[in-house]
Amino acid sequence: MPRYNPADIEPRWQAYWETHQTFATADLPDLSRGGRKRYVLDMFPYPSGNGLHVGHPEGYTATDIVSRFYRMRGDSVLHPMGFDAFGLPAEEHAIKTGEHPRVQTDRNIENFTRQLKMLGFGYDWDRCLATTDEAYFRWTQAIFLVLYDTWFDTDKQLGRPIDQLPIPAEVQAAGEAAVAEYRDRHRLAYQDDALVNWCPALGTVLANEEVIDGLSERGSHPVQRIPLRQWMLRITSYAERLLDGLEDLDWPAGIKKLQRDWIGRSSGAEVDFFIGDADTFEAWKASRAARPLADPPAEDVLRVYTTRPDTLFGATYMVIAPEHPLVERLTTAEQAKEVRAYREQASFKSDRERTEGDRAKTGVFTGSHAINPVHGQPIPIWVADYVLATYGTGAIMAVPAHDVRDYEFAVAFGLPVVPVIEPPAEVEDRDAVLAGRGCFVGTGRVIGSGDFDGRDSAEVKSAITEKLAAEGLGRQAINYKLRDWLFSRQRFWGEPFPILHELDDQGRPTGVKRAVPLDQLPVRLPELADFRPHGRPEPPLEKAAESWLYVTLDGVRYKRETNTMPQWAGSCWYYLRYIDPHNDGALIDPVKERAWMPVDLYVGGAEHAVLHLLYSRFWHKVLHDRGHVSCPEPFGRLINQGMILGEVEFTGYQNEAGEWVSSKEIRRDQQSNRVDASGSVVKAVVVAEADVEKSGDSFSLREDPSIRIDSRAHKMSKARGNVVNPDAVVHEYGADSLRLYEMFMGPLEATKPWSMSGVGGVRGFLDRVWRMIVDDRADELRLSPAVVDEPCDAEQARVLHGTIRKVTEDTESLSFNTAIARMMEFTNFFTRCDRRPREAMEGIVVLLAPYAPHIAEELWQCLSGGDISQVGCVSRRPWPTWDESALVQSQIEMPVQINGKVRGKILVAPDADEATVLGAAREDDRIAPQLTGKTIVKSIVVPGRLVNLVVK
RNA sequence: GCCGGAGUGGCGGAAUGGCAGACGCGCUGGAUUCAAAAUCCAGUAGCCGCAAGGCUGUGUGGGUUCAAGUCCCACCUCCGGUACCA
Repeated sequence: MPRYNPADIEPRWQAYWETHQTFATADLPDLSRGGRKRYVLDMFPYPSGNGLHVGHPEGYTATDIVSRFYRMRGDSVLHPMGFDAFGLPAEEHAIKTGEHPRVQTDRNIENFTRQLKMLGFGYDWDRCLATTDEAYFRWTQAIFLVLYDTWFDTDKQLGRPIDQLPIPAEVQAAGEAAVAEYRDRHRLAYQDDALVNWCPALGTVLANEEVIDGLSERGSHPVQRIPLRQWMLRITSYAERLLDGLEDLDWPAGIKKLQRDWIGRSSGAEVDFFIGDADTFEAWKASRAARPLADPPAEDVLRVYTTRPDTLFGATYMVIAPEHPLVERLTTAEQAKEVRAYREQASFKSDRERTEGDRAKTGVFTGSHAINPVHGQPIPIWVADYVLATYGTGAIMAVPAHDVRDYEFAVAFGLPVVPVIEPPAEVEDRDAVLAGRGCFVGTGRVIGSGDFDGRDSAEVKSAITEKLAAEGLGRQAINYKLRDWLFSRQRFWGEPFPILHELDDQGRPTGVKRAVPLDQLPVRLPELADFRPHGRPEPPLEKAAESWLYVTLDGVRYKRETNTMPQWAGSCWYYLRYIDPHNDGALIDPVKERAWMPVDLYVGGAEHAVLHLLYSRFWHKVLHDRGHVSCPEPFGRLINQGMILGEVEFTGYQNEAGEWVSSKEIRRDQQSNRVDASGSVVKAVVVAEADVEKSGDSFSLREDPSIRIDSRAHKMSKARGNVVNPDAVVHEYGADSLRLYEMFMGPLEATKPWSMSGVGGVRGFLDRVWRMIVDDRADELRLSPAVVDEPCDAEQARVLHGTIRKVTEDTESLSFNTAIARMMEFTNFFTRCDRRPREAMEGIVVLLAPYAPHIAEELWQCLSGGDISQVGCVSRRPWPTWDESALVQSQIEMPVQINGKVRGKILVAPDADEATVLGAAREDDRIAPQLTGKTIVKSIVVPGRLVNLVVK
């Protein structure tokens, strides 16, 4: 009884594709048959110990369908897969169990590979890579050395070799060491003392992005900020290019906006406030006249950055960040104790504490004053943690009348509020603002600003900036929220830096650094007996054997860099390596690079919207500047697949007495517990679907409709126990059903809840397709007697060609759900036919092949009489084309509306002219009576669509 | 707060400004069966009606249009992200 049995079919065809190298891709695209190259890429997974999640195959199935589709259309498709295999979980596992991270990583990769193959994805497995492969990270290290060897020429907006960096004469004169130090300060990869997020529990420093609400992203441990010598990548130099490059990318508008906001370009002015003796202000001012601003600022000024130079007259005080270098100098003796205490408190405060709660403003007065350059009046300088040391100049001029934060601070500390912008008449608290008792952040007419009064603030912005520039007191300036990329981690399981630190005779570092020569890469990880962090902000590689730590090169002794790179490093360039995965001589062959790049379609989760995509774009631009790649941007088109949630759950709430509480009354208290109206904590109870009924636009308890029940699908999580395992789905329904269901759920980009009965639904469809073609009552696999060698009749041809067209168009536009719906309609139609022409059956099997490839291969073989050695497997068939003439109908039904409501239907030729259609409409049995005694005011005929008669 | 996205049957969803609810799930009825499963057929937005048919319906309120789920204005709810960037 050959019923559809995926457990038998699927492994068989997977083995066939593997032995026949069905999806192997040639080194270079073959464009001889008129196709084009297509590089279709998935965001590669981190191979976690949990195996694949049903979220993974969503994007993977989409790209697999696209790849198979374009391959059948004659294009050259590159569709690879790999693993982002460095990362914290493997190391945490190693710390717990003592098992080497590589052992666990390899095991997980093996499991992921098994699962991916089980789903029938047509990857070219010969190109598979893992970021942990020595042959791969050798080139990650090489790219780091490219960054190390590059400086950014701001004028040319170009990364250039470090030996082309112009050396100022005075540096040149100071000798070789000064020159080396000068170069080091300009490299794209440089070391700096940075305030870093030190997480004692993880024993490592984290990037800003890995800290959420002051807690570590992994494990939610508290994070402190301490200064540490770190490797940084100068991504800020590329801010402008990263911003400009977004323009031409075919990415979702939301993602582009996220990147723009992350880069956070703002323009305004830098202004120097005099902090010397007030009596000497005029003399100081005269001395500055017409000279450009000094870099770094002179000793006697406090420099601020502002985007609102038009409000300069309203600056009534200044604030510097607690970490600002001038704090000590500006603090007077009387204030010293208070300031010291405040700074200390601020440095111990985690980010969480700084941002938690209502964020009431705190700060202390330094005792000093600065002189507002526009009117010469002294204003007090405060220290407050609402000003960030890392943005702008770390100091601000505070304009409480026109900045909410400054206003809150001024109110808290009784500082004056002086309005200098008149809010437009429609602004509600206009009078309060003008009286110095309110805050208005918009623009308007300038007041209280001397010569600038009466002009519009936009105009005054540039006027004041120009005036200050002319006086040598300010200049136009641009700032970015984007910070340089903290690139080192105090971890074992990452790429070692290919950097050596020179040692003197006593074994002390001289400060001179040297790149490991290219031919000595990769720098491998040392063998360690134990992976536990020692709880100091010092990398585990410090524990490596001396034979690894110390190197002698050209007679000089060096110590290796012991930091490792962050997980992002390997994922920054993997898309390049797939193109030339086995190249020993270069990271990529430029000929192959030019042939395949850029990526034509990149599919992955929105959680990588900013970091991975920004970091890769940055590396790509550096590689582009240094001649390693030809295109300016790596990813042409980007799609974010939506999240897949767990099955919909109904949740009710019960109080301590076990009585139901309507979800309408549930609130969150300050500890974010769910509480009822009286404030006592309630517990969430899962309610079975059968005990729930719809009432109005919500659900309620069947036994007591006054109790409202929440209905919601939640994010899949181990804790909630709603994770769907792809292995189980394949076991029960088959890989083709899983693939089809993932695509049938809804649009690729939408967030969608999982539904196991929906998987059963698409399985039912595949069963129907099977029975439409196969004789399921026979003992061996053979065609259903209904499949006949005769041509389609007109209606069958219309269904067949209409389906070819719809599936083709929908696959091109990634509307997989509607393509599947159309194949279901085809199947419903032909199942009802007792004569099913072979051409139609072959057609549906070919259309189905990208979506459900295993069953399609099996049915194709069956249609071919069991032997496909002559015709080839269906994955290699050409994609069918539709015959437009088969779609033409001799008569079509057209709705007739009277005043916009459908009142009848007429049958007309599809190309009937307006007069004919109108005539038929007016004479229609249903319509004619409704027209008597009325006048037709207007007739609208939309050819082929409808008729609308407007009557009175 | 701010920034995105989304609100359409019991559920997932479909619909170049042109017949709202394709397709699937679920449900109801029927056929088949000793029975069940499986399968096949029919029905399935709500209300009124024996029926023919009518009325109301795409989060809410307005507007544009011969015609609005779709366009415009105001608002509500949910989901996701984000947090003092001067």
